[in-house]
Amino acid sequence: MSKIESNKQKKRDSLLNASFDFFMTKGLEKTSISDIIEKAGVAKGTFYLYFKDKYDIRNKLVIHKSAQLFSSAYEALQEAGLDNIQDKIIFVVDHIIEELSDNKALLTFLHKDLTWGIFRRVLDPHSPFAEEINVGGIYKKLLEQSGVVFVEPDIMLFMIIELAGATSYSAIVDGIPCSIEDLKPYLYRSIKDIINAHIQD
Amino acid sequence: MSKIESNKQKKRDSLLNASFDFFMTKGLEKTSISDIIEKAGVAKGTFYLYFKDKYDIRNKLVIHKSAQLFSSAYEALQEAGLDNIQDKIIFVVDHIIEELSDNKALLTFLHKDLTWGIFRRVLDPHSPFAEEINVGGIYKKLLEQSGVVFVEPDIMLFMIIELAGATSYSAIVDGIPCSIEDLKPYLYRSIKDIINAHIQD
Amino acid sequence: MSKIESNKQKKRDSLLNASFDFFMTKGLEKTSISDIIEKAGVAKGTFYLYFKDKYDIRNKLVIHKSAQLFSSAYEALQEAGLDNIQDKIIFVVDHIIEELSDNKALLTFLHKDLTWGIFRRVLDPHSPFAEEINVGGIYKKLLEQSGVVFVEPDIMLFMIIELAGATSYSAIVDGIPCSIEDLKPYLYRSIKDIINAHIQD
Amino acid sequence: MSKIESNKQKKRDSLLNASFDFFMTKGLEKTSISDIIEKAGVAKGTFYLYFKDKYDIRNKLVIHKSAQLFSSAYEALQEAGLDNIQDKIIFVVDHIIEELSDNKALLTFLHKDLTWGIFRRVLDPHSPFAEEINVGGIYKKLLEQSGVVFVEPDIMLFMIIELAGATSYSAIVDGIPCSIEDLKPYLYRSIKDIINAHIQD
DNA sequence: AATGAATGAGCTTTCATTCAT
DNA sequence: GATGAATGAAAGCTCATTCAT
Repeated sequence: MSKIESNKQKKRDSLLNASFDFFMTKGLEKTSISDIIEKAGVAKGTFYLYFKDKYDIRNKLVIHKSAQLFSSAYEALQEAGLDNIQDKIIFVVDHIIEELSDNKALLTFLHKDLTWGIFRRVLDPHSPFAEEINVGGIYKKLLEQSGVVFVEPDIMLFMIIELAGATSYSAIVDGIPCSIEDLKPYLYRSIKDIINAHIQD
Repeated sequence: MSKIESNKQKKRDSLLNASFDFFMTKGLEKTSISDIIEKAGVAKGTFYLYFKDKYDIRNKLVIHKSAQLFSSAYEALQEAGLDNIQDKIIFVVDHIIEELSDNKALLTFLHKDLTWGIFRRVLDPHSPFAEEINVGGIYKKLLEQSGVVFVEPDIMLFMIIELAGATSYSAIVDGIPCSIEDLKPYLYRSIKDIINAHIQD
Repeated sequence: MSKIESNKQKKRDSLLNASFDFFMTKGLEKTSISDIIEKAGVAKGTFYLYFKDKYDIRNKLVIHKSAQLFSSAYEALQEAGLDNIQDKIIFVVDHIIEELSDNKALLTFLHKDLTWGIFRRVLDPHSPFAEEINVGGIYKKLLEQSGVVFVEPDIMLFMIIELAGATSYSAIVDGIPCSIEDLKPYLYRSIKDIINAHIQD
Repeated sequence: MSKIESNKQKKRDSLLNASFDFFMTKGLEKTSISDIIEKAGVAKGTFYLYFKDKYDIRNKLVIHKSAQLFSSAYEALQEAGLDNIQDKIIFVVDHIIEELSDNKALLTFLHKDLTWGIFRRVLDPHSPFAEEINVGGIYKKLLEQSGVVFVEPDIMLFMIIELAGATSYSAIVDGIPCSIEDLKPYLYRSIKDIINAHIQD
């Protein structure tokens, strides 16, 4: 990579990191371009050289960060040596919940700004973001390897993500209705029920 | 109520209605005080006589609107003549989902702006908002009447609300992962499973 | 007029005068809102309380200033005691040229920014700007009083204004192709010819 | 011409053409250097290798385009076989008006940006732009060939150009005060009068 | 209690120009 | 000669909030 190219990458990363910090602490709407460029240490105009506006940078961040979470959970799964599909899925969910417990700001950011409209691109194997990690393909492979046939696997994944996402956010961030550790037995029990409800007889 | 008092109430309601319309269509951040007072037909300064800022008015709206939803669902439940607790809860959830399907703007508003921090006040029987409707008390009474003993009924309610809220929002507004009608069987099955998981043996 | 009303008028006039000074010296495009409000001694937001943008204030100025020029020329005409229509028209043209010779900045401003689209409103008796002075009505009355019948009086007025405007601008501002005094005999001769060409036999 | 030289010429022309397109459609002030270099397909810095700023490129365009218009009209005149000087001048004016009627954008561009300060260089036989076409020399020759002696021929040319320019712009672009076709009889009559007023007895 | 004129900080965005490569 | 990344001043405009009336 030439000096210019590496310098460009540095600037872009600088902007992404600065944006991320502010989105997590102040939220999207309360973060201004001025905040971002000041922290990133670049000029105003430079921002617009790399991103259309703050919604553009937000989308790119959401996709990148969520793909990263899955990626890390999947790597851990490989080494966990589980063979039951229910256990595998709960392992992945648990891994992500653990990471988010340690990073509440990231959790808040993703909870507010991760819409299905955007997340779909992470799941879509044909999306340009699939480079980072092919989440959709991995999920599909996981189900196939289980030897079990599933009814409506997309709805199943959707319900697990929504239930886990909504409840764990509230528990981790607000402690409502209880701590995440207290919630987990109930949550995982429900996830198991959801999986079982989608297994074809 | 004196003429002055009723005039004040009229102004207050005017501001609440105008805000609600804008919050639903433009969203909280994109709605300005000017938008609100213009539609409400009052002067700029008058806004600050009744509310601290737009976040104040937002909170009051969220509580009022969500209490209304439960109230309407509960009234219908009285006349439905159901005796099973599972059926009763699913009836209420279904009633609310139906109302929100017909009023997507309200759904969007509540989804974005209804936090547990605020909603807690609707459930709390000692909150000043309990005047409107004592949601927490009604839920408790419902469980008692069922003759069944529940483990952690608060967690149970929480999980039902979060699962139903998150999945139905996505299905109704974006049609993801499917229509709300297609989702219902899976959703209600999961709700039943959640309830059963909380029944004490 | 209440204190508030008179204060508003003062602010509005302040903005108009400041704009006018800048439009004349720097031109429309090179004048910024900041220039204007600074000279006017009001806050940024105040500008937008009175005008939509700088094009709005420009239009209002152009109309006002050109109506003023005609008004002043017409008053002088009343006292000149001329009876010939050719002499009357040339008197008005000459009066305006004299005023503009003494005020080159105004000439430049009107030359650049006085379009027929805008000026039409000064001529139109039904325009809201006709309050200031009914230029169109006066011109019509002048022709009627002359006892002469004119063919296409609108085209005649148009040609006189365009010829006088374009040539006198160049002569006064740039001295091209000669001084305004040297140009006058030729210009007025041509105006007379234009008038005569429009008299019905 | 060497390959390098022709490449340079290509870049220069590219910039001129791109500028012209934008000046005609968006106007000078609303056209940015970025617009120009993007359409021209060269780098930002390259612009400054060929032109000082956009006013520089504008001046060069105005001169080139107006010389072209005269050139084309003069060529047509050669083949028209007219012998009367009035007819010849009106032929040239008419030819230019016809071309501009078919190219309103060019008309707008020249009307706004063709100042006498710039145009003088087209007329001046000693100007470097006289290479393209010696408009001033041709006009002088035309008068000489007519056998008539003119008083102040420069003023005469000036008045014709200003009258024709100002009135035909308004008629063609805005249809004010009438269509260009309806205006022509009055305009050409006035031009004839102007010419006659400059013939020495 | 109600008004709405006034404020000015702060927003997003554009742009001519420079200069290291 | 040519490039285009980077700059940062400056543009137009919005807005929550204040306060004299």
